[in-house]
Amino acid sequence: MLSQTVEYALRAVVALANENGRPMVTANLAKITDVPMGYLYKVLQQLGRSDLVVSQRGSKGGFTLHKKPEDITLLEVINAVDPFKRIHRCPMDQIQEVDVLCPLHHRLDEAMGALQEAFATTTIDELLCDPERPYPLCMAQHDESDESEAPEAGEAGGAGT
Amino acid sequence: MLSQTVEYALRAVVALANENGRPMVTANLAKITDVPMGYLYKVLQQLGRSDLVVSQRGSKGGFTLHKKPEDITLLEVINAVDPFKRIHRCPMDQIQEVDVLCPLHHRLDEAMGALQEAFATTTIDELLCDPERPYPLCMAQHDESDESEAPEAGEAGGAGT
DNA sequence: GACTAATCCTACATTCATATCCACTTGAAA
DNA sequence: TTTCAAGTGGATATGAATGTAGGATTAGTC
Repeated sequence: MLSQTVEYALRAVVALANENGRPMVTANLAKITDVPMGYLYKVLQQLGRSDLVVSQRGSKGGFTLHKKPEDITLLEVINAVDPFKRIHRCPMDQIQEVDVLCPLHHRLDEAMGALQEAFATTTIDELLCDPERPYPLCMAQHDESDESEAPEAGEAGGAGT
Repeated sequence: MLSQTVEYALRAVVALANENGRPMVTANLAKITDVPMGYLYKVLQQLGRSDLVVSQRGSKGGFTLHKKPEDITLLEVINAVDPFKRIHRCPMDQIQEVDVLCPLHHRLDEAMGALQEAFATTTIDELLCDPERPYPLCMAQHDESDESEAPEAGEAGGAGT
């Protein structure tokens, strides 16, 4: 139903939201989200074009969420990579009446509208922590130990931006 | 969102429902629904495998709805050609916990569930006549003159000669 | 300031599913 | 027997998803 690209984009955004503003390199993000790295790039670039993420090149670079998780809706992420389409006119209508749909397409669009609304009213931060559910992306315990050499020392805790 | 095939299948079923049990040949159905004829065949065959339509070969043959319009839901038609998929487990969950989804996929599935429900509670006969809407498939005035034997036998527009 | 390593960026090739087209076969009715 | 129309299989586009390889930019170091 939702495209694979949408699924990937949502995973990426949720994973980035978990990082609290720290940049994350694509390789790491690909591992966490289980998305093919080459493709993840393209998804991230699309997210960038919609200002949902920003990228930083070079050493210590990576991708960062550009808005607060509570300010990003599912619909925004979906629209960034695979715009949600409503039915504005019956595809068989020769007369191009825009406002009045035939019964079939009216009903379909009604359902799509409800779906769109559900996506528009859910924000990313609602998906981060839920005591009754597993970790955000089922990333139960992604051991951070593979950064064997020089992890950022103590400066990761700053609450202020 | 919905595949082209689903769109075609719904058009075909609605068009057939309008025929009140009269068989309709594919060529005619293709014209009314504006679906490529070769492809429409395959869609109709899929609908046949789900017992939504029956076919009759030879002269005076064609396709007929196999159930009453009020007994066919949108979901049935959708499932016949492109089964509606729910999310039963988080695609990234290694542990294969089936019942408990991560927050993201729980929310997505919730939305999908509502959509599925909308499709499951709408029947084809609800799409046939609505005084406030155009004709069922925007087939504004598809001339019914091909009712009997010779469609393009010279008489056009005028009453029976 | 230049070198180097890390990382994003770009472009093209490949695979895969969906949608479409076409030629031919099978079956039913006149 | 002829004609009509469904049935079947394969060929072809089209777009989405994926892989790969090299270029461009930045931070850190000498």
